[in-house]
Amino acid sequence: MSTILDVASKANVSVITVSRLLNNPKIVSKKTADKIFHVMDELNYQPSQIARSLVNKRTNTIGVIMPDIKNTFFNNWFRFIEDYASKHDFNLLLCNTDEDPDVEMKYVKLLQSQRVDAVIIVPCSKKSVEYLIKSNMRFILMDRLFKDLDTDYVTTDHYRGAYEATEYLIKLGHNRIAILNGPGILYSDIERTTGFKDAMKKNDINIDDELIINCDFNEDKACAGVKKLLERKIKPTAIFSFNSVMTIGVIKTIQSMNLKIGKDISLLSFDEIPGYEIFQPKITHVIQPINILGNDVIVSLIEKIKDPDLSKRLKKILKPKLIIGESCSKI
Amino acid sequence: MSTILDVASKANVSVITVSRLLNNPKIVSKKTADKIFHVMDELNYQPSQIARSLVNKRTNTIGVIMPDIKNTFFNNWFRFIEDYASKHDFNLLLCNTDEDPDVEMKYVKLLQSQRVDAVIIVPCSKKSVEYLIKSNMRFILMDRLFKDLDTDYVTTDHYRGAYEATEYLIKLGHNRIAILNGPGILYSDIERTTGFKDAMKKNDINIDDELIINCDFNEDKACAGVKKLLERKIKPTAIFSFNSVMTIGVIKTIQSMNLKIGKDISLLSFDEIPGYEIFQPKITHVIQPINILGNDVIVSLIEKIKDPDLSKRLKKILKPKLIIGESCSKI
DNA sequence: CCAATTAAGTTAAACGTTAAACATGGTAAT
DNA sequence: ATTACCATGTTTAACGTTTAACTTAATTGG
Repeated sequence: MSTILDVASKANVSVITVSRLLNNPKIVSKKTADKIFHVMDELNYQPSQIARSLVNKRTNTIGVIMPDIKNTFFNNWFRFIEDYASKHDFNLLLCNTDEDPDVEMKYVKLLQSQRVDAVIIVPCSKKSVEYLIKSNMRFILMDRLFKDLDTDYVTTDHYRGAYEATEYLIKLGHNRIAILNGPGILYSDIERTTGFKDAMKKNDINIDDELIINCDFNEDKACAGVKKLLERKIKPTAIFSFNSVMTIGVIKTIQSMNLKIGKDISLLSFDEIPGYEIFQPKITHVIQPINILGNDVIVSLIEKIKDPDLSKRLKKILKPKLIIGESCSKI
Repeated sequence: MSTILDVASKANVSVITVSRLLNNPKIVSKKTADKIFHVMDELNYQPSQIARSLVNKRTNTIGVIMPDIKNTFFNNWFRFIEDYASKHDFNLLLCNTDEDPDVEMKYVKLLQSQRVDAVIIVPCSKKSVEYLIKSNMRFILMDRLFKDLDTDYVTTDHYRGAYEATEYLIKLGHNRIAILNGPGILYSDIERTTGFKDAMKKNDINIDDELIINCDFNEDKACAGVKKLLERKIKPTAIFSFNSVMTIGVIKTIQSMNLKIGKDISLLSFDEIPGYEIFQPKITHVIQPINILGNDVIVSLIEKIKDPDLSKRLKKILKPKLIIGESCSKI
């Protein structure tokens, strides 16, 4: 692989001229520039970002840590980030944790080792965020935050999303509403559960703890949970699933029991399911502003990388929206 | 950010001892090792991969260039790669081209600049592959190959997949089969089209060129294409869509015209659609061995990175499989 | 034609790590 | 006590680039 030295000698100029051309093109004459570019082309020369990074203390790389890129929500979101990053010549290192705190910690350290300019993280554990803080890395939380940690974040108002969705169900006449939630350690999960409960209380509906089922955001557990629910003597009239992965499980189970969504049982989901557009009936769901979630994160981060003196915190909570389909019916 | 020097001085050892501990732990005594590890922990020290890379000429990073991570096929495939790479302490740089040759070329050069140890590419253009060759980078093609270029590749037998799918339709009695294919420049696309045509010829069925519609693997174009098809006086009895993105378009269009898949018209797809498991009727489709496609690529690549003398080419064509659902009916 | 400006070159050091060649001091085996 | 070995240290250089502080040469304007 050729170096700046090869280019310089082949073009009969000094190394510094080549370096100047790369970093401050204005100060080298057009004639010399052309000559050097020509040689670069001949040699397929690309400056070593490695060597540059060592000097500049900038890698032009951003690490992205998330639960799972297979999740529709995350891959959509990722593309917004990538498109902007790419325009600004940043590379993205993608890391999937599958919600495993150990994997997450390992990735954080790997990214630190790679000296990424910043980390975008959808954390599953507080420990890794604390590590990011104490090792002085630039980072931003997405989707999930920790109220007692002062960090940048961009997230959705999960409380409000769940609250409004629940009110919608209540207005349709439902009062035996089951929810499938997570283990209750993640911000988004807790907020949604609280939003649900508050909406119930506000409308003077008794909360039946047996209708609150922790499925760990896992499809199989959702299947099992729903099966149990639907085998009860007194069934819920509506199910509110807290993410699309569990919703898939819910739908499978309902189908396997030969029930009709929106008729025998109402279904509401947080996030859009894969194949949403073609699935019938259309599933009513709470949608997060994915493009804004992506854009705000990457724009503010690149801004801060380019101007490290900027120290204002970005703390943004975006409004979700209820998309009404055909999966919830009047009681 | 602390350096190996900070660690050494705080632990009262020399730099070289720390370096040895990191690279060849056996040769440093347990007592010293413990002391050094303790200091590393205190300082949140992680060795600079940048500096290491400069010396070792290894970045432990692999670039992955693909059309779009939002595509179910690709995000599934990517996860197989990542899981293995992560186990071997490799990072992945993810690049999406949206099938744009210029973007692809830009990414190839960016990855070269980053001095990635290897590139995994689902190419949309021959130019970028030629660049990879002439700039002497280690790489492997996935899914699409170029017959006149001697490269490593792992792909599916697209010809056979399309051939068998077509035969299946023919055996059901179809002879007016429409296909939605790509622009005819990609290996996979060409192979599939040829497979389709050969199966038709073999069964003495006339190929109607008006039933071969180039939709560029694009959903909107597929919608338009199918609409036209279904408005013909003599409709096709079956549609064979060459990827899942177009299949979504097909389904949307059929639904919007109030026709029933598997009844009014048969549908067969290459690759699984998003939400496959819950969609009814189950779409009959050709499935590629995603796990093997992922595994073979990353295993062989990491092997070659670790032993650069290995020069055997990997050229692998895997068997696809027809998954029979309920979307194709007897005529 | 001189001064001013511009373009290019020189030299040395720095970034954080590894590597090679060799030296030292201590401990264990003979 | 001698030999051998082991753990550690010293020194120097290298990886490919940027940067700073100068110098020199060439070109331009008045």
